[in-house]
Amino acid sequence: MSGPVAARGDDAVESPRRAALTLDRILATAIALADETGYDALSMRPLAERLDVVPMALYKHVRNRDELVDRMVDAVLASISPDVEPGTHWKAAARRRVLAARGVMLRHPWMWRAIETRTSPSPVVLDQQEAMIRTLREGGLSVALVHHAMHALGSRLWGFTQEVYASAPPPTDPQALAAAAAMLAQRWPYVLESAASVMHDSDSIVGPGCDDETEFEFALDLILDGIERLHETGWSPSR
Amino acid sequence: MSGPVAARGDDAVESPRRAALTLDRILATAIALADETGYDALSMRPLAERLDVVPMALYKHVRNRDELVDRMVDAVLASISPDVEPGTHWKAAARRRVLAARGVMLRHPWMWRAIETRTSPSPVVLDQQEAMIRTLREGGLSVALVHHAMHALGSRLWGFTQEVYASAPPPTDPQALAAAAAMLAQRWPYVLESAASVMHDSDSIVGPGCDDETEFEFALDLILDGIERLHETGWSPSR
DNA sequence: ACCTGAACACCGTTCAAGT
DNA sequence: ACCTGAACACCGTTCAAGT
Repeated sequence: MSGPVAARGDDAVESPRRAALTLDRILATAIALADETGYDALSMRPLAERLDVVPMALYKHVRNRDELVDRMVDAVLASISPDVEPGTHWKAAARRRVLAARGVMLRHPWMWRAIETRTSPSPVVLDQQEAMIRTLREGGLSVALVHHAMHALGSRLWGFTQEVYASAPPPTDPQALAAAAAMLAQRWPYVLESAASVMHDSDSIVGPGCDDETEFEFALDLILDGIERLHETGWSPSR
Repeated sequence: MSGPVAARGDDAVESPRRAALTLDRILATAIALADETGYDALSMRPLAERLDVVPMALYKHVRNRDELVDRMVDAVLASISPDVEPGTHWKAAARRRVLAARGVMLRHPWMWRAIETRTSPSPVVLDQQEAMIRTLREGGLSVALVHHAMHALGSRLWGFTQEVYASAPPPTDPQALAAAAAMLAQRWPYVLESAASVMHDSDSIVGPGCDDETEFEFALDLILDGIERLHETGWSPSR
């Protein structure tokens, strides 16, 4: 599998023989590094150090940093594999697909930063799009409606959204919370009312700018229901 | 207004007296620089050079680069000012607000990159949120529904969305287009069908990862219509 | 022919030396 | 006291020197 000198010796405390540098190993290490230290901390030199190679060795396997990130994104996107039983209604199937993507994104919070810099669609991206479009088309939706639906889903297809609300969690200290509320009350009473109405548990937050599970599913269902409604009422493009 | 030595001399070919360095002048120049060269090219040294000052002079007015970007974002967001006549229906008013934001974003394509790194909500951000929440609340929507609506709108409140489709425009050369279509046809027939069904003019594109006017408004109306429907049918939180 | 260390052209930011 | 140039610790990437 790896190089000719690999053999065993995996459990040695300090093996003098390091595993052969492959693209797979680079990507796995880079993804782990990004998971641990965040997207901003991902750079060529620390990555090379963790792989126990000289930085330039990476350039044998990727052209540059952008390509590295693209391949990392592809590797993660490829791991999205919802099992949708044949015959499932298109709306349920679409929902399952999106929530499967979201599950993967929750494990890799840097993805929403990395995916946005992508320029052209890779085969992996096209595969995911193809699967969703086919789901909707085989559900009977028109070509035009499916096209709009894909745009309306936007990044939700990949399991994340960009948020309007600040990502900073509310202060846990009751006194600090009261002070913050008092400041809001003067100039932003409606924001305060809205913020106070719901106390989300912040466990399921993907990352800065991304929302929690309840809100994600609410918006997802809102879009899918809207598409279904247009489909059932025989919507067709106005132009 | 500016420094005590400003006076006239503005039309001199090379005035030895440069205008006083103020935060406003830094932000205006930084925004213009980002508009022209893109978000990635915005850095302290070129910005200082354009302002004809030494890089360190910037640090008298902003703590660091993050604060500079935050203030740039604030300056642009503050320029969003939809004129909504009193008595306008909440849905039309919300639509006007979002499309006003979008108009500003089209002039500053780097905004969607800059806004996402923001950590805590500034007064300007709170002002915009307050205005939208008030619009919806005064329209009669419940606190809980408004909260969900704000999350469902997500970054659309700021006039942009993240896209699923590749930003790369289709090849203009007919021969290259045919070749691309042939490649898609084999493995991604539904993607091809969907892509071929609509030929967007790419004039109104905000930036990589952002959609065009038609798709933006379709999704916006889908969300607003969905919210209206929930409101009219007396939706209330299930938990 | 292959690998790699030094070097290049950047970056944000610190800090001490200069006026 | 104020301003600023050099310097520090990075970054991605090039390239020539070494084996």
